[in-house]
Amino acid sequence: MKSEPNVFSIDDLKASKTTYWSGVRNYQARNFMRDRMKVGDRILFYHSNVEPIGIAGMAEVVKAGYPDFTAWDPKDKYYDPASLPSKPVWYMVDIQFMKRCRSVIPLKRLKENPALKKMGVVQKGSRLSVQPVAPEEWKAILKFPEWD
DNA sequence: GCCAACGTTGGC
DNA sequence: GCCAACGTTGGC
Repeated sequence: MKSEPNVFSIDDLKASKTTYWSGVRNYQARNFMRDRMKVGDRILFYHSNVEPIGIAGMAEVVKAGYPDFTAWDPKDKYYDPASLPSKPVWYMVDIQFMKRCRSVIPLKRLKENPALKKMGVVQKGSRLSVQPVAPEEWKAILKFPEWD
């Protein structure tokens, strides 16, 4: 899951322990949260846009997909009149802090790793803010010393 | 700050 | 249903 650290960082998650992943307004990302993510699933927390760009920590799903209520609030930045409580369009999950990397695993190093060639986040133009991680990719990422 | 890549919108 | 125009994302 990608986040801009100046908006919400791994340290913010560490401080709040849990959070709801609201504001996703992309159908593909929504589908992952609504249909694929289950309680206990682990998440890589990725810092985008701001140096250092890369994986900053790990979290886990503590509540599976449910309607993103921020879409119903006209004053919310992510308000979407097309989404109704009776017929929600957008979904989110709750995640809980697990681990912070000693230092961010830079995107550059992810790109250098042959096992991560196909990983979504290293592809050019990859903009999906919630995306799956293959088991082999997960294994390779856990080997980075930044987790120690 | 730039700009390529992408998703969405809306006219036809 | 097509596709150009537009807005956004996000690495550099």
